[in-house]
Amino acid sequence: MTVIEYSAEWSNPMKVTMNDIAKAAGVSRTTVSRVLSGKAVHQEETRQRILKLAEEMNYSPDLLARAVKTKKTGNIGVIVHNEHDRQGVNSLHIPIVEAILEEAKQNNYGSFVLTDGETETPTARTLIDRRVDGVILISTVGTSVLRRFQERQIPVVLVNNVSNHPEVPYIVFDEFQGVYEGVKRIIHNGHQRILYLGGPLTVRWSLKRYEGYIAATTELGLKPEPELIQFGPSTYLTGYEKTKSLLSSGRFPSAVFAASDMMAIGAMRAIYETGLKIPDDIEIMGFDDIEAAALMIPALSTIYAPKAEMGVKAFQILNELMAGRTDVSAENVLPTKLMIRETCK
Amino acid sequence: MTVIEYSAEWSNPMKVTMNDIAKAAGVSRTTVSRVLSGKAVHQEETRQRILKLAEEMNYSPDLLARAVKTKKTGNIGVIVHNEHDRQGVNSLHIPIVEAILEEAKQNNYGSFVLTDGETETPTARTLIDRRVDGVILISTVGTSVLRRFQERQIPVVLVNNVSNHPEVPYIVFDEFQGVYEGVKRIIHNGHQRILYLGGPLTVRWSLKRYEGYIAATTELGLKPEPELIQFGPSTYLTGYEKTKSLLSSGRFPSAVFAASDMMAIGAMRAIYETGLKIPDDIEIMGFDDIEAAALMIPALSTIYAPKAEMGVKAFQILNELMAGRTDVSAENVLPTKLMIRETCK
DNA sequence: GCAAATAATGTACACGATAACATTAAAAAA
DNA sequence: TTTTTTAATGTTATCGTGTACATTATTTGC
Repeated sequence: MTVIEYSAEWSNPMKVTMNDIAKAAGVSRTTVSRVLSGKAVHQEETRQRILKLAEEMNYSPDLLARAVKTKKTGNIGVIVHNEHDRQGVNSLHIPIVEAILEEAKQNNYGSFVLTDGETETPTARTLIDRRVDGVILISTVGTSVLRRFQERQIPVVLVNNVSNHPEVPYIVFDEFQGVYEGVKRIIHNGHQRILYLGGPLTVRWSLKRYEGYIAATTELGLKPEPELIQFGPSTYLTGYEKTKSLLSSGRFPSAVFAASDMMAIGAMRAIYETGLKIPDDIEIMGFDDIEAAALMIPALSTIYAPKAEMGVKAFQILNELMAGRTDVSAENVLPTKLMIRETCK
Repeated sequence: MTVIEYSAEWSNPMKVTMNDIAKAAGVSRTTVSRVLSGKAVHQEETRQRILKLAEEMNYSPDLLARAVKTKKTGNIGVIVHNEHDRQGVNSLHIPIVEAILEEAKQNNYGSFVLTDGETETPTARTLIDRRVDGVILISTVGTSVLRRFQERQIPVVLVNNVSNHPEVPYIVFDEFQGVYEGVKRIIHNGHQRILYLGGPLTVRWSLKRYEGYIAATTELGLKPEPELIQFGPSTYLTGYEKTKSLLSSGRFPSAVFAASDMMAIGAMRAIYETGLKIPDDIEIMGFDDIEAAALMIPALSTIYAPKAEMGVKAFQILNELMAGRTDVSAENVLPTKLMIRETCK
């Protein structure tokens, strides 16, 4: 009985390559390559021997070397946009990114996650130099980054933003419908003076949500006074300050519709400080359903946005694009859902 | 004046390689390589010509091909542990990961982010096959994953967990001190019946926090009854249920110290439902200072844990390790800070 | 003005894989 | 049996880069 002694030479698993396996198995490296990748059928005996050796020698394929030849790295890039005035990633984006990471992992893709400032292109460079097979852009503004990938023919999927070109698919929430239903619900609850807190109209989702608000109020015959429509960065602070300022004027609204949960929570704080009760004195509704929404006391009613679903879909579409398919659905609008909790009935 | 016409041939920037630049510049590829990497001094004229061409031709270095040769990918792996019973990443981990990503980016490193289930080793394989230069393990349990990297001689830094071996550095919060101070503060506020909500003692941070609680109560001569010490998964639900059950027994505590903010928030909900007032009837303190803590109404007093700092430090130490240094600080304990907000005075 | 030293560039191989093509061995058809 | 087909494996070129070594051009020393 012969014991193959490889311990000495293969003590450092870092160095085990296909050549080592080939030598040990007494075949050519090509055979090893084919067996391991399953690209061709081989004699069962040879196959088993190679597989066993690869296992024993603790072989780890060098995905980089492979990528140099195949032009497929098995990696994607995820760029998530960050407002310059914020610290940390938007709460809305986190579940989206998580879902992308999970879905990518299931499909044996690695993911580079990057945050993007205002007008950074180095971000794109990083990914291009690393030869990602595809890219998901979350909430990015401007088209310069997008172009960088297009000229390199790297597939891109847009998340939470739209594109003009049908060759770059996008996924968005049904912002309009969500707000439309939410506001109608509030009006049906009997409210007339509804404070609307919106994000800057220069961003798409912000605009759409505002349009939903306009549609609902118009349809139900409401003519909101200007002081009841406030815009600002979609932050806690905006929600707090705008609400506080209205309340201190003494001209109370009976409800607040905030275009984002963070603004809604800011509003809750302002109302709390004024000594008014939620929902008895003022009802509140937000949008997004971020993690904190359900934790609030009283729990924040909001428009649920399917964030995980958005992430999953983003990867799936990107995956099809990377596989060379061109018949992907270019426009994807995910339905929202009214989540009535405690801040309104 | 001669206009070099390259548009036709170089129309596809995907294909521009060092060879193309060399040909266009009339030099050898080696020269291009040296100029671009700055590894050797060249004639200024040649240098400028090559640099200019690289720019014009929109050259992008193939980091993969380079890595095959140099054995350095410029990528790191981040594995963040996820409890099997949770959906989504722990709120505590998110700012840590963000900080790592940012710091890595500043140092021109790419980062693969992976979540890790209970006993998954495929996670390690993914990173090893991609030849990461180093790995950061966040809150991982067990040593099997760690060993995988060690036998490959890949530097590892542990976050929110300790190691036995001095060659693998770790970074943790000062759990003991944090709870110790927090609990003492509560006792000094005049409380005797303090409900302690702890995580499972099998995890290090959980144990240390519990020890801090024991130390504080013992020092101040408190002998807490068994019903006032409750353990369970560190979740909202645990906090809610344990508190609810104690409250419904009628034997109210006058304060709650939760070993995590999520449990604290669960407790807040239970107290709210019982109709008691925070902090008038019951004071509450949490630990971690997750994003939601400051958003709560009333705002949750808690022990602030320097999450961003932890992430930054983790990368910095890993970076030294990857640079071959061995004199890194192996044990890093970050100080916490008492954050008194509204749920206790 | 010539030898020696040095600066600038070129040549050839390696890294670890894949794949087109060539070859050998085994099975099927004649 | 001989020929043809097919299955199994080997040879060799290639991907885009880095680098040791060789070579040529330029400067310095005297």
